[in-house]
Amino acid sequence: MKRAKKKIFADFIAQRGLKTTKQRDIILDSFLSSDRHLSIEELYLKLRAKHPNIGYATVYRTLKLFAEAGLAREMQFGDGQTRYEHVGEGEHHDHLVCTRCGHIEEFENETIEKLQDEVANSRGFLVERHRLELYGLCSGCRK
Amino acid sequence: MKRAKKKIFADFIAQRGLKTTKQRDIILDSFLSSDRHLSIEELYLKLRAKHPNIGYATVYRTLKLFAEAGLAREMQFGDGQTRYEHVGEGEHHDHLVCTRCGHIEEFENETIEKLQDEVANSRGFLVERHRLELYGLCSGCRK
DNA sequence: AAGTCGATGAATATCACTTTCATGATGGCG
DNA sequence: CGCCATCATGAAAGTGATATTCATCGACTT
Repeated sequence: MKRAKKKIFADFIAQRGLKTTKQRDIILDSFLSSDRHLSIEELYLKLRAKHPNIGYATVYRTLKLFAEAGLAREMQFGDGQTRYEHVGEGEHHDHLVCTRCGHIEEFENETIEKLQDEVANSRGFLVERHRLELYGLCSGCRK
Repeated sequence: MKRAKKKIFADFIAQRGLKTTKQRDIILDSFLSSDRHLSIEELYLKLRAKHPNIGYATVYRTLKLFAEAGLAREMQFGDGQTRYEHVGEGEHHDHLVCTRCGHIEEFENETIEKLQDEVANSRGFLVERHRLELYGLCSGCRK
């Protein structure tokens, strides 16, 4: 699966006439083996540990590229940082966000999705995407 | 209702030992007779038309004050600006956001709320608040 | 191997707030 | 009514995160 995503990115790069670089390889590797909701800063710091000469701007630009390639999605959880979430094939999910420890869980609910479409239809809206986040305390922090 | 909200704010001001000022009166008036999802910038520009000497910082601080007083709520719709939404008594609603014209509509759906709680419970989460936004084209922009 | 054009990193710019600071008002008190 | 301790205001400066610039570097075609 990691292999498949690398292929997707390689194809994207080729198709756009862009170039393969050491940095892009390293960043993609690191991204693919990371937490599913990483901020630019977090990924940058993680990378710096092993590759002290990778610049913040490169991480920033590469993450944007991942989003364009369909490998990642930009998300905001209200902590002032944009986070990049991994994107699988056609998959969608919503989030549970712990307001105490910052932990983020994912969930899916077919029924909720259906109801959303109903609401939109009744208003003449054509929904392209949605976001649903539940903020509160995770099981660990409730103690 | 506008009268009631002014009363709420007056009480809030008094209770905190703050002061009534011309600016606060003007800003509250303008806020109450505005679109329900105004950004600081938008309200500031609207105000400048009639009151050229009101500063951005004052609008900013006053809006924060409205939020503390329970008259407004800060919201993010992904356009990079914080918007202040009017808050009624204990009311809650979600949003339909048009990605083309920026139009924002509100809706409520009891069943969706219930399903959200079920999902959270099954994960051991205690939900404090949530956000649900449907992004797409409004009826006007679909043509 | 050489040239062309995208990629990189450091530095700088932007953007939307957020805070500071000198000056102006408000409202409790005598 | 006038004082004056405090809070409020507006202009300007500060922040934090993101976005862009620019000189230089490195891929990939020929």
